[in-house]
Amino acid sequence: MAEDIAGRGDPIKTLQLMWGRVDTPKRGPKARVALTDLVQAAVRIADAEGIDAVSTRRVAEAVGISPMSFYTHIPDKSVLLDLMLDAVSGGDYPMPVFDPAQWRANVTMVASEFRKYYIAHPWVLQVSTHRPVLGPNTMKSYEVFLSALDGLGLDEIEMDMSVTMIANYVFGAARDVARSRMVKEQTGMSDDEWWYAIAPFLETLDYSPYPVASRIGPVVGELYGLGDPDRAFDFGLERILDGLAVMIEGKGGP
Amino acid sequence: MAEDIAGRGDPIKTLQLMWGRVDTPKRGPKARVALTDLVQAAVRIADAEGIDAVSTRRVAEAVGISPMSFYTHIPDKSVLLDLMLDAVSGGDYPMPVFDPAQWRANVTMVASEFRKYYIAHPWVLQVSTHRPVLGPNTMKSYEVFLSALDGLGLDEIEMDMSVTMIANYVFGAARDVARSRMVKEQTGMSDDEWWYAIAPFLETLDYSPYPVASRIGPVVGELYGLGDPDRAFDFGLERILDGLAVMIEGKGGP
DNA sequence: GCACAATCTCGTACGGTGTAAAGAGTTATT
DNA sequence: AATAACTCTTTACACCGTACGAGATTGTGC
Repeated sequence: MAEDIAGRGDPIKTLQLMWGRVDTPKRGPKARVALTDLVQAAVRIADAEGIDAVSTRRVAEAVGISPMSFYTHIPDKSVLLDLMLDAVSGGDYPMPVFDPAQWRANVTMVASEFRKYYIAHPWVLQVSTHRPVLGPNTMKSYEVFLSALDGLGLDEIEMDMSVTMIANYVFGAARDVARSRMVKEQTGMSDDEWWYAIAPFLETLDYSPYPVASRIGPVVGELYGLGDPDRAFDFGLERILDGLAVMIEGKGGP
Repeated sequence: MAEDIAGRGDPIKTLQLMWGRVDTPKRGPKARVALTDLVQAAVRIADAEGIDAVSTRRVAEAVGISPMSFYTHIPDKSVLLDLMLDAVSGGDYPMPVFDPAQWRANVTMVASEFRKYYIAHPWVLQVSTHRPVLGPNTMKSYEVFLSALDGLGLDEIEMDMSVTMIANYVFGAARDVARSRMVKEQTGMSDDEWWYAIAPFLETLDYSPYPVASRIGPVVGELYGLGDPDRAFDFGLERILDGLAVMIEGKGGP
């Protein structure tokens, strides 16, 4: 049940697989399945049943080979995770053309697209990439993010750090959004039911050590009900855009 | 190797354990170990060897009981994870008293404290809490965050959403900071060595689909070397503070 | 055609995991 | 003394990732 760690396998081999740079062998029998079959089967399992359900045996079975034949195609499971991450990275949409004059709308669009992507593949939020996954789709995501901030007078480092900041925020916020959906599916207990179940206990607690929280909590439903993650996402994004605007306007603007 | 999921066990039982609300049984032999012994042993293992090393058997062995005796004290592993999370939540520092006039410094302090906390216990970043961990320490963290934003003219919902935004950003940014440290410890390969190993391959790629990235990447070392996560953290935090300032000043300020 | 090397596939096996089930021992109540 | 409540333990099961080695299949060089 530990965290899946991507980027642990042989880096070069992983990159070769990710970019399709493996020259098909001359001799020996033809492979019965392709690499993408395995990766897509794994993604399907993860989408449907969560990342816990993805085992080398399950994936092998899904494509119709024996458990150990998995290792003919993929060195080990951590490489599979890298491949899965790049396979779905950033979702599937055409490369947009951005007008710098409307950079707020552009960033909002990219951030929302990423939030959608995380919600479509919530297991991505659970796989901790300990190295950057330098695959084609991941690079495309970086490119899209950067493009939304291009032409605003920022230097290279400011652009990169801004992308990092936005991406980090979206990642964190998407966790909140995906959380309630995943738990409901896996436990059959909705957020409301959960809060209702624990409410009697919460009423017995002494909140005097938390004066501010006990003033704020009940209002927003953080203590007696979940807040609205969609609204919180938009709110945080607006603050971040305001912060970027201060910097961009300080540089002369778009 | 899947993600650890906290908050799956019986909610009430988890809360009772977390708040020490289990009335000591009248009959039967005295327990040889206390709940906190188990939790602290688990935290020690996770701090030293990562969350993967935390198994019910390991924890039981660490406190000197047999594997299955673990379940006498804790219903299942997911509850242990909840208890671990609250045990370390937010780090260990006295409750500060904030001057609203210096709210930027206050928020910076809290954010930095949380970053330190994540780096001290990087496994926290890997455990996905599917429900809020409503323990005393987690509540204290929420209280501290809220206090740093108190007295600025924000309403309850704005305060809560601001805390959520900052916390989400810190969480995401701390992942970047903790990443290189963890990988170096676990693989013995530093970031530089890793980039050096894959550089020959990266040079064979066609970057024409990524015009902006290939302009930015080499400068910031995102494509040919890792950026500086500490600097990126400070940069992002400044932007977020700027964004909050816009809202706070729009309300009349502190 | 034939030997050989390369390659895919597979069966077996090992040490690990979480935890269900059932029993043995200990303590306080009746 | 009997019993209920409780802790601790042993055994067992199904799963996991994957090391190892044995066929089976294909192309190459003679």
